[in-house]
Amino acid sequence: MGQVATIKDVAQRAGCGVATVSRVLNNKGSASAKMRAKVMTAVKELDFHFSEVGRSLQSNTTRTIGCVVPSIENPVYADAVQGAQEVCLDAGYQMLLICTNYNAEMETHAIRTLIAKQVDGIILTVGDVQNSEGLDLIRSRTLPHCLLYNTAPAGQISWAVDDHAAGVKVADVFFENNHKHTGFLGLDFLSSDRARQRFEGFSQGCANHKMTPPALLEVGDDEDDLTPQLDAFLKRHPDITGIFASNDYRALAAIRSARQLSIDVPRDMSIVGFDGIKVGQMIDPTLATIVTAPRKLGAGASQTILSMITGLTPPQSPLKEQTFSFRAGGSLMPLAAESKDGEKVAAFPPSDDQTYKKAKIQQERST
Amino acid sequence: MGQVATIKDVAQRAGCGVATVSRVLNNKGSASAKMRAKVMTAVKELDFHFSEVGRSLQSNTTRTIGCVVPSIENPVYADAVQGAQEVCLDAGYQMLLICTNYNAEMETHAIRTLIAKQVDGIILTVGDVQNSEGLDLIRSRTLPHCLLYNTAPAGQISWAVDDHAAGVKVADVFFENNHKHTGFLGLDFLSSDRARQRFEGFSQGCANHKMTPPALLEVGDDEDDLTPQLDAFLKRHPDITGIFASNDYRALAAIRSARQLSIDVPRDMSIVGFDGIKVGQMIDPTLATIVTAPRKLGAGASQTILSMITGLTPPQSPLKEQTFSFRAGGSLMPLAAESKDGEKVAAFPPSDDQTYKKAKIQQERST
DNA sequence: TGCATAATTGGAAACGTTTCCAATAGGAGG
DNA sequence: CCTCCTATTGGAAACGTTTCCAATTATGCA
Repeated sequence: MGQVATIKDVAQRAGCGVATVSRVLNNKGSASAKMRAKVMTAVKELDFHFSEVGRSLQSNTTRTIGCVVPSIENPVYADAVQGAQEVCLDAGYQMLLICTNYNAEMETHAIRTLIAKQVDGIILTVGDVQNSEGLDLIRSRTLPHCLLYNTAPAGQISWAVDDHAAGVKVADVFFENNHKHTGFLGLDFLSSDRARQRFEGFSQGCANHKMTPPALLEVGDDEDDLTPQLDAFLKRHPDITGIFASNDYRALAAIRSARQLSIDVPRDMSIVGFDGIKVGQMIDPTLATIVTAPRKLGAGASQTILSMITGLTPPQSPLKEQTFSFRAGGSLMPLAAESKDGEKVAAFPPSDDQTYKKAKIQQERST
Repeated sequence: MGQVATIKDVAQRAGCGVATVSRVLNNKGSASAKMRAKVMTAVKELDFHFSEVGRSLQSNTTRTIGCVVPSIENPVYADAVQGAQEVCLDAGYQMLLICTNYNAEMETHAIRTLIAKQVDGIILTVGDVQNSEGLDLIRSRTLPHCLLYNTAPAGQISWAVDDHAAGVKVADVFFENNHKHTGFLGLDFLSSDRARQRFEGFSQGCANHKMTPPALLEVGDDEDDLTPQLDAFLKRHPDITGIFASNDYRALAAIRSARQLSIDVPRDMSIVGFDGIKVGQMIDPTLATIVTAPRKLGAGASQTILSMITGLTPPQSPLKEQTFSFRAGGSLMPLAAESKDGEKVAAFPPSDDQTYKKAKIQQERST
């Protein structure tokens, strides 16, 4: 690290006291033009930069905010983190990131660590808001914090998708498309209250439309091949024509597994995902899904934190209903009431899936 | 923040000097059992925790390492960052993350910021190793650092995919599958030396096999619809049968655009991607691609940094050839030499794409 | 019991800042 | 020329640690 200049070195070189250097560099208090100049040249000559640590100790402020999310392998969180990080950086704050891998113990440890580091605020996503040791820790010390992707209790600001309302919306969409028998594909609910809320909203929505309550298929990790489980599930519930997956990856996995089982999506089965990851639009069929705006949420959370720190008025948190929107896609089509076999009626322009016109195009290209 | 106890408070409560408290809590130097106990109860009663800032000032160490990557919206970097973060955390270090959005100015600023924060080390991906102001900054201060996804110059350790070798490998694969006329689909090369290396390797590989040099299609952002560009490109180079895309997203975009143009993948056009993002295997056709292990690279970079800090022996950086592997997929099939029209010979087990057997399965399910 | 030695302890300095406060210098007005 | 006021300046304390060192207490041995 090869000795770095301190404010003392600057003072010595400029032939003044450290207090003067500090005042000059911070534009605080008075200093003569002469002194100012001397200090500035000394700074240049020594390539002096403040030690943030020294300042932190003095100011009891670290200009660092902590961010705790389950995993940035999930693009939803990755995008949110990036949005949050950008806003922080613009405001002169840096972001300390810790991923918990959906592990409650880790979550507590992460928060403890951040508190020890004396971050000025924490943005966090917890597994269960009602029951989070880390969250209690934060609250007990009145450290500025803002929930992300969790709904905050009573009156507190948080940046989250309204999972419940989104679930209702999906039920509406299925209803509009004539699907009466649906299923919900989710991770086991213990680790996340978000999937549970989606399910509850979905159930609620189905009830609103007097549809049969959604059948529940709980699976393990995203990575798993869920073909056997899907098979068994559909055997148990043969009349299901629409599946709401609790995230886009699971929706894609469902499409793949359906294909394995010779079930065509969307002809035989409509599937709706959640999150709106960008690949959803790059594949065929495109994925019908609930689109969220992770970057905005992350950015909003940062703004909230920053406003708490500086005491300014916090940003308006978006209306719950505006935290998501439905995006049509080729994986969902209306169920024709007692359709003539094979007649395909697309709800929305499906992606192109012409039969192969190889000959024609080859010809065209080679001319 | 509601007054937090300091070591002085503990000392006072335990009826001893601060030095003793420090020794007890750090298990350093001697202390009688009696004192030890008194200190411990005082600590409990006051819920004392060290101020990391105080310690940092004293020890000239922050137990923080900085990480600079272009963007964690790219899952490759997201995974790498997460891998790096985990290793850091395990070693008691925290990670300060800054994304540069592929912007050189930002890159410099980020590094400046991290230096000011006095991180103990930096893991970073730069746009251009040969010409990076930030990297120079780091070097001029002999701050431990480790390149990630950049190849370090001469003898320095770095954790990166050997893009050149991977490019060669793709050429090999195309050759083995009888594709002689190929194209390369990449972002404009200015912003990243990585894509350039892939292209150079690919060209090299094509030359090795006496294939025609790959035609180059440079496009803009991932998000763009590249249908018109692809169309024009293929009109210009009508005999191309294989395209190497510089990352998986662009590969997916190419597949989609090809479909728009009524070009079937892989029948009319084989496509190989780069990175091995997980959705590549969840779609149809599955994506043939170069698979990398971002988590491992990130973790490795952390280990390298940590070993530099602690002075231990650094981890073995993997052999260049082991930084990637080719994964077969449905988007690539052998070109049958003057094939009879429509005869499809899969190079690798393609994903299932049976014609619809709806009737059968429906029947099965309803019994 | 007395003495040498070892273990334990606390005061104080140091880390790099900011800021309070007292001291000094420079001007203005008489 | 003297006084008073203001602008500038630097010394020193404070922030929360660790660690050196000297002082004290305890232990072992003759």
